[in-house]
Amino acid sequence: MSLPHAILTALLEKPSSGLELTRRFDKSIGYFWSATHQQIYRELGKLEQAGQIRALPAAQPTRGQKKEYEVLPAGRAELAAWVARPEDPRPVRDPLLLRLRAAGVVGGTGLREELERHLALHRRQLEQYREIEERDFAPERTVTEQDALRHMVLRGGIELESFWTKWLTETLAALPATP
Amino acid sequence: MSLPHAILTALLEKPSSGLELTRRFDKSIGYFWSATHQQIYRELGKLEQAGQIRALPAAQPTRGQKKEYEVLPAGRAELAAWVARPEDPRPVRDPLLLRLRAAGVVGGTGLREELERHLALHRRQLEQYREIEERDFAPERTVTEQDALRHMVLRGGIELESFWTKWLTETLAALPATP
DNA sequence: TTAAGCATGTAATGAGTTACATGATTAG
DNA sequence: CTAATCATGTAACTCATTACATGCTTAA
Repeated sequence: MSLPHAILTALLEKPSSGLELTRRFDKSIGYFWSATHQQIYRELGKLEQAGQIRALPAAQPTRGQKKEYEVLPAGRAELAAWVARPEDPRPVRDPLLLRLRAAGVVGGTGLREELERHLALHRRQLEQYREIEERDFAPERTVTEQDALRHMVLRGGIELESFWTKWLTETLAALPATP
Repeated sequence: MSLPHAILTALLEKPSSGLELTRRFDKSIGYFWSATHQQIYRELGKLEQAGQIRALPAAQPTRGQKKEYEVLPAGRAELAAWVARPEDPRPVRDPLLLRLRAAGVVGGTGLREELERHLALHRRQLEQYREIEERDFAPERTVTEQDALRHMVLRGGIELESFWTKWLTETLAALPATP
């Protein structure tokens, strides 16, 4: 769906090997798109076949040897076309909300602990995003339009985590003592 | 992953046929879990085979004839076990955030219109949730624990839509005039 | 009696996850 | 020279989406 476009974006920001991409998807890219290394290698193969990216000539293809990719004009064109294409927001599909609703009909033993665990996870994530924001997006350092866009994407991550911590806090407060 | 549990929850709240379930997934259930009718029929078949649900004896199985399902004890047990099982939050995978980041490298023609379109969609959804909240969860009407849980799930939907409208508004404000 | 739409389903494809396999490089 | 780890990949499976097929019911 959008994995190839995530990879094209990442490679345009900086040509990389499969493993480097994996690392970047675990870190900065991960706050708007996640992917495993298996997905990434598979997709790199497809994109190369489609003529949208190519391996840099330097290191050549034996297994186990690093292979750097860069985006070709066709890849850039495809990405630009995708950015311009309207696409509706995905319907929600959240297991935790579902579990809460299920707890309403079968009882929620241990649910409080689980909510607290999630709260801790989201708080930690929020902290990390805030650190990135302070480090990389101080007011005087955000100059180009690209900076502004990347900042707004990070704001998305921050506000999404804020939503979760807020909702989890309220829900814990509304939950009866030890259900 | 959680589709069978969504169906079990829905059927416990009210025994239904495949089409009725589809309707319910389009409406109230949709704010925490979405599913198409094809998914639902396939999963109903699996759940019946696994002995977790059964078709009510009344109407019998010819194609095109309504078939009502109810949950069996094994199904209720499976759902209770799933509710108690810890499960980490899913990593984020949002196409709109990705598109914004991509716009940073290939330019974002028409992006403003798309953001405004999404903003309108999320605002409308938020309105609908607020109406449901006023109608079904007035303070004096929320009495049982199940009511409280269902209300918190709806609050999740409301706050999630609030997040989107807030973030989209901020992003539109931060976006240069006509990129 | 035929067309509309209600209701259930199949098939094909694509996207994502889990488990495993294999070669290259480097530190001890 | 061998174990750890870096790096790239395959295979099998599950879940989701899209398109299509089939039978029943009812109202013009």
